Amino acid sequence: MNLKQLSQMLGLSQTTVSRALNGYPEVNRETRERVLKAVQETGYRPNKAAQRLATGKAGSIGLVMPTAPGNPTDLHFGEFLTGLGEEALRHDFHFVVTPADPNDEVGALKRLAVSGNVDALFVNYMRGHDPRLDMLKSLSMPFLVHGRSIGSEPDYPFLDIDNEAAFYDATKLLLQLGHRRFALLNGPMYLDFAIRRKNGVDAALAERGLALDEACISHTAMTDEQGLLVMERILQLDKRPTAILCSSTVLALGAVRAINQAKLKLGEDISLIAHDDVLTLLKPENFTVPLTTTRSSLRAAGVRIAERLIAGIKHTETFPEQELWKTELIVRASTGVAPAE
Amino acid sequence: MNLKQLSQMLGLSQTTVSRALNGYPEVNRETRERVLKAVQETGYRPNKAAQRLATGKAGSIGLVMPTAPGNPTDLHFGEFLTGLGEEALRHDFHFVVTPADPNDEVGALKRLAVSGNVDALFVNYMRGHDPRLDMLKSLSMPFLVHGRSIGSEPDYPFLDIDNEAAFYDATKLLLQLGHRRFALLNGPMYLDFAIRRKNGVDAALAERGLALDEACISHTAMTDEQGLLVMERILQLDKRPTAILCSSTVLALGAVRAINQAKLKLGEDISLIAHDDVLTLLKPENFTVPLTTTRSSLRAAGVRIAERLIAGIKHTETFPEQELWKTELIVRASTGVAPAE
DNA sequence: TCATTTCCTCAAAGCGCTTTGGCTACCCAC
DNA sequence: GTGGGTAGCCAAAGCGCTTTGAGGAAATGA
Repeated sequence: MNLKQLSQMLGLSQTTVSRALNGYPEVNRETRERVLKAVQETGYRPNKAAQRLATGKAGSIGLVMPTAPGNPTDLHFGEFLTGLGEEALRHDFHFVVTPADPNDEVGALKRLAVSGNVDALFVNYMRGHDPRLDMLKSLSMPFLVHGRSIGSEPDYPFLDIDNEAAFYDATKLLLQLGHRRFALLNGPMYLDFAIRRKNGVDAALAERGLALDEACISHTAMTDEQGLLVMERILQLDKRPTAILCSSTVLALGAVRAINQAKLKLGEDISLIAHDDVLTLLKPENFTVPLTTTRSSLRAAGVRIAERLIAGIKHTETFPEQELWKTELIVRASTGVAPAE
Repeated sequence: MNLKQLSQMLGLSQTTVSRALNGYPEVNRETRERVLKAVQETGYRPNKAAQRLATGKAGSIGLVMPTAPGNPTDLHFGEFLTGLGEEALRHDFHFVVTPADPNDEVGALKRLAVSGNVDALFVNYMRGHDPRLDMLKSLSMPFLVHGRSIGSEPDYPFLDIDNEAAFYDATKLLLQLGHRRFALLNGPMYLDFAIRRKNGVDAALAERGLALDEACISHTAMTDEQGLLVMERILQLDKRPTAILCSSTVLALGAVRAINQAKLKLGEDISLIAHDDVLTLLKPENFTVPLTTTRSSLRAAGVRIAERLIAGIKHTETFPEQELWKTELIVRASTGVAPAE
């Protein structure tokens, strides 16, 4: 069933039917109702591809899903997607998800953009000096960045959390508790958030004339395996750190396991603060020793980003171009006074 | 840059350029190379919507993502999507993801199907007597079901794991270890896999003249919170069970926490077997007491499903229509001989 | 030399929709 | 009674691609 058939059935022109459907004013109330009724009965749905071709609008948001055989599934991605979906549902939008090799993000994004399949683009997993930014800016298609790209002019629309402040504050707290030897279990070094978090730690330590020992910094994938491995290594150091900062509760999961296995008491022998993306599965309060965290909901970010992107497509944008969300510092039992030497 | 412009640039007709691009034989080698070179230089990409309209093919797989505000993110969904993506990448396919209220899965699926945006459909979270099946069959579009629908004629293409056998075997093992009182932490009652798993348990118990106590069966969302809650309740029963079956390692995560809090020893006071979807985050071997599991990789299922769907679209299908994967029963430390009364 | 085949190319139709630019009644005011 | 407005409808163009049906040129055969 297509427009032509429907309009013939009704004895109307395609124009009128189309207008009736799309809420244009110049169609008689009676006629409109007749059309709507026929749509109900026949189950007619406009062909999206044709609509897209005619209007240039597709009602869809494009995003790239990094994936490669063997790569671990990223819990954070799913959580974010849930938020995105929640908002998209309200506006009858959908996503076009292009899987891409992590080494070909630029290419995948470009393909998506010129495919004519999407109205707006969304990018995340931002890197320092991210090459995708230039491409996006040249594209004349709304886009939104989750995160930022250190080293690039911040002249693009983004939503980010204040990673630097989060980790600055967390470090500060630990310093006040008397800790002097720190370790940082961070995400991959090339990612923007990892860089900023490290900067935050460095800044707080520098104020006290301290610095992170190279052996106490790790940049790994955000999996609990890596957390375990790194933590095991760190615990064997001569002067082992008493304060641990983790870029994710997922990393913390492994780190805590290592700490338990070493028969150390979390919050007493060793303190730990993790960043909490409010993952459904992994609540810091559910750890055996509840975790002190810096918190910002990834899912809420997804909702907000969908909201802004859709507004951008519909040209009803009234949102600020750039948002920097503060994180909350939530103190639980995993942080305590530094043990006596 | 579109076909028209490109062909004008080259002094060729649109037809010839189109044919050159799509590998038709009736175009001169030289001409083809000239076209390809121009494409390289100009960065021309065919408009997908137009292509879709003209050919009826979109190079995309449609799927519905259940989502509602407040609903927990489903870890299993992300893991599966990773597998799907991994395979789709190899064939230059993408997904169209429609978020949908869990109560409107039929409607969402229908919208997706008639939208003209997708070439094939995929459905999961199958229910008993699933209403989507009739719709799919009437659609003349390739589709594939992950799971099955008990109560419906099994005359549709599916990929499922043998849930009944998995839980039958697991129960059997526990029986052999001397356990007589069982509990089952299951997924939502209306879902097919949950029904079958319960059937498996029932069957094995029935062979020994045993049955599940109503108080020892739970049907909940597959979150660790629910696992904790249910397990806490079960542990307070008068004659508490000594053998626990869990429909997911996510549920097990909570259940184990409850067991620990009750100061019971897993594998001694109480035995537990969980189904392991091979979630990246949650490895049964990483539990403090490694978990005995029935195992089947959700991600592998994703890969396989993408493979079959894409073959279906390209009409190169040589795969069986219906696949039932056996699960592995992997014995670790969470199962032990039943404690003496 | 002319007819036939082969190779390459083209013009135009069509996919299903939106939108532009009329066109026809009909009503109102002067 | 005539001119201008407006409400309601329509025909046709166009979005960018693929594909059908033809046709011209070169090569082959009789």
